[in-house]
Amino acid sequence: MSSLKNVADLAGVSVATVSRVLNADEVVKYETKVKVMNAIKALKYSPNRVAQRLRTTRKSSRLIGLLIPDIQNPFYVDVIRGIEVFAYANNAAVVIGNFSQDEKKEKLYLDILKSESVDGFIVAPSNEKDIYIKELVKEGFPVVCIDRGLSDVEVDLVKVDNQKGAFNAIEHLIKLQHKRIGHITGNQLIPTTMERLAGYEQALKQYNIAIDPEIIVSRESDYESGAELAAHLLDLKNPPTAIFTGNNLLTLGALETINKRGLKIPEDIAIIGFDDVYWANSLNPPLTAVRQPGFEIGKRAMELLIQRILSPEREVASIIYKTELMIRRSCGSKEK
Amino acid sequence: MSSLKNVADLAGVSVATVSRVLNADEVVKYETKVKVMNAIKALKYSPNRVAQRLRTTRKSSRLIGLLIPDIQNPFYVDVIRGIEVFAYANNAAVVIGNFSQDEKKEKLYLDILKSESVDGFIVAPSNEKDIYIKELVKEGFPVVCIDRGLSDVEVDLVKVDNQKGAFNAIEHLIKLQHKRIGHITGNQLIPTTMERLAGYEQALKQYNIAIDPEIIVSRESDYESGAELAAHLLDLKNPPTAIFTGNNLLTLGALETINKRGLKIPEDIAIIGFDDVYWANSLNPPLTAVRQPGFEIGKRAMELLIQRILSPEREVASIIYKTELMIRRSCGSKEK
DNA sequence: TTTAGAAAAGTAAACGATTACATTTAGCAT
DNA sequence: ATGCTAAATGTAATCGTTTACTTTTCTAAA
Repeated sequence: MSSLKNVADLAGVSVATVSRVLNADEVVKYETKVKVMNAIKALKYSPNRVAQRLRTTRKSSRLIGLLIPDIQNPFYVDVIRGIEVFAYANNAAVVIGNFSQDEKKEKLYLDILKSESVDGFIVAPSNEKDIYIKELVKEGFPVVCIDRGLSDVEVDLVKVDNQKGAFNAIEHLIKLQHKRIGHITGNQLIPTTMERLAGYEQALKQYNIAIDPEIIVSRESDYESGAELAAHLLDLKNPPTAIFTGNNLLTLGALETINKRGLKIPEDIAIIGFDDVYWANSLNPPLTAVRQPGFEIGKRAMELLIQRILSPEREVASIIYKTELMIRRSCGSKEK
Repeated sequence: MSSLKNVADLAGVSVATVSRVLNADEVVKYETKVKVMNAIKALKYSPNRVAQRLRTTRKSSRLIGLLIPDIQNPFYVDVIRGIEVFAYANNAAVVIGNFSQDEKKEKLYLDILKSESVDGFIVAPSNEKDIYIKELVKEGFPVVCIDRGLSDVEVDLVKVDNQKGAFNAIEHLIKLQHKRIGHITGNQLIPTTMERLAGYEQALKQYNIAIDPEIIVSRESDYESGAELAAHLLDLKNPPTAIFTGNNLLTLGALETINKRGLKIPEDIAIIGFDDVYWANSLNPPLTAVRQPGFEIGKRAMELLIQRILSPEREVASIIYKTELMIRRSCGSKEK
């Protein structure tokens, strides 16, 4: 790999001059510029980003650190795609840390990202009081949070109105005459879990349906929990007629259990999930779900981050996207 | 962020000494070591990886470049998880490039990764003659290929026996009495596509079933193609009784079409997919599929890469994993 | 022909680490 | 005390950029 020095030598100028033409500094005479450009081409020179990053603390947006809880969750891969597309357009690279809701892992990745001098962070905090992320923000690093906010700290945030989304889902079920609606919620430490639960309860209250703690079940936010909790719900003396699952992993898990028992959706049990997937129509019956615009969230987060890097003083923004209820066939239809 | 210099000043020693204790150089006297350690702790010092990377071309494995064709494909997210777990254990970070089968994007990411001085690359070449990757290998960068190899070039490779996997799938169908088996294949430029097609044809030949080009359809390796090509197959005067889909995106697409038409699986149409997903049992009926061990592939690739970085001269390895036929319910059962 | 002043180019320090080489210190025999 | 050797530590170059500051070159007015 050739360096500035090589180019300078070949072109017969100093490194400073080469650097100037690279950075489009107008003071360079046309002819020297041409000489330099030729040398660059001849040597296939391309600047070393490591050296650049070491040298300049200057505001750039070349390397972005991404910290997400679970890459197996299709929602996050949508988010990643959104980030990635925007990063690509900006000639930025993204370093990814998948911390699996594991604090130690989260901390390690954070340290690595810091010491890689990333220009900014996009993170989904493990919970509202996530001290590592709070610290990060306080230390003045450019940070934008996705999916989950941080209490007592001013930080850019891009997420969805979880409570409203859940409310809409339950309302939909209620309008379909369901009166006994179970809820499989995820890890209660995760803010989104609680917001969705709040939406669930709000809807029941509003429609005068008693909240029965027996049919609100919770464990982790993963596939296995979905499967096991669905079994638990179905085993109840008085099982629900519909289940609202708190995220797509839980939904998929619940679906496995329902299939295994040969239950008919929606006749035997209706199901509505938080989080849509692009292959919801491949499910049989197609899944009714609360769609979060993952791609847009990622894209927007990246936009905010770049802004933040460029102007650290701008006021914090809080972008709340609306969810969309994707009505398909897993809850029955009006004819019911 | 504090630097070596800061630590040195606080401890009252030179930067060299600090560096020595950090790198566990035994020549440092015990007492100075203690002083230095205290200073490190006091300042919460942690070395700047950017400076380290700039300084040493030394064999390390701290930053890995990953280039994959499609992050929406669950197979690759398994691979990423495998890589990531191993990377975490080795204190390495991974920079990810998702090139979406787009050559320009691939090239840009490659350039970025190079100029970020990553210690090595894990890539899924866009095709067998991928000149960019070939060049990369020839320039002497540590590279390991996953999923797809490279012609005329010595390079580490971790993949699966695609032909055998496809063969097994078709054989399974044949034993279930299917005689007219369609194949939805993906982008014909991708080597895996061709290998799977070869396995399909091999099985038919071996069981003396004529190959009918009419029921071998191809477009891209994505969801939409799966949906449209399935429709095409189903619209034939003499449609197949079973469909073999070339990857999980195609499978999911085909499933959408089958559902939409209200066809029963496997009675009306059987389906077997290449690539398993962890939620195969959430599909109704559960999908019979050829499982690639994505996680293991990623993990193994990372292992090989670290080896390669440490000893660039070791012989190239070619790891071919076996696929596993996950028999579930989408092809019918023996009772049929 | 001078020479002021602008334009163009060059020099060298800095970013934060590693490391070859140089220097200081300590220990010990004479 | 002196010298010698080994142990401990320090000095400074280096990686590839950027950039403040300095120097050289050019233009054109006096």
